[in-house]
Amino acid sequence: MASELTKSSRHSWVRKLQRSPLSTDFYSRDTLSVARDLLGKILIVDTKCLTVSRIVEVEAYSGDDPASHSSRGMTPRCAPMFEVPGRAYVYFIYGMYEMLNFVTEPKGQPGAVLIRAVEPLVGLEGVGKLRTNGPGKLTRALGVEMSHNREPLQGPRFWVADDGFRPPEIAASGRIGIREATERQWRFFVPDHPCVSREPRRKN
DNA sequence: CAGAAGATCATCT
DNA sequence: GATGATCTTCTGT
Repeated sequence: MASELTKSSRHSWVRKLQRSPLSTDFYSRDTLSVARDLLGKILIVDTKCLTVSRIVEVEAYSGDDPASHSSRGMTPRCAPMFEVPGRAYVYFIYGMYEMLNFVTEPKGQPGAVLIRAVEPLVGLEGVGKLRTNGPGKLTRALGVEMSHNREPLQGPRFWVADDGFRPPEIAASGRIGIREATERQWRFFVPDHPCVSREPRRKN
């Protein structure tokens, strides 16, 4: 783990991860598989400053999910979901929050995974763990903005890499709210992880 | 062009 | 559990 390393070995650990980001093929698969496999992976973001964190909670948005932006075809906003996999899809919502997603599925087929919570490792010392859970708080902490829409996840600003760590356990939430109609599970997280947000309440 | 909804969050009761 | 902040996107007319 990063906190156990000395400053210089931690630096080379980060550099090594930047040199071997996950390939486009990793993202060019069905969205649920990509979402599940993203848990435990390392996210490096170089915007205002360099941050390194571990992904601990995600949410899958397949093309035919009624809750997905892509469920009613391509629009200017959700166009990135139809484009090259392995890129960022960033959008603005509720007048104040940017959401960070990774584009999935082969080109032409829509899909994305929302990054909901990360565990801070490097460069987020001044930010409490509670500021990196929740998709809106997370982008604030990492400095992700609309201008990062369509940035590749293989650098020079975003990298997602595998450091060999495997979460001991992975859980999927039940069906919630509007998406109860979709008959599938979509949110994945590391159970009992301190950075994972509370499971949302079910409507009704 | 108007109106509504929204992949959220902090705050209040 | 409810509400307000704050604004973009999409839909319907």
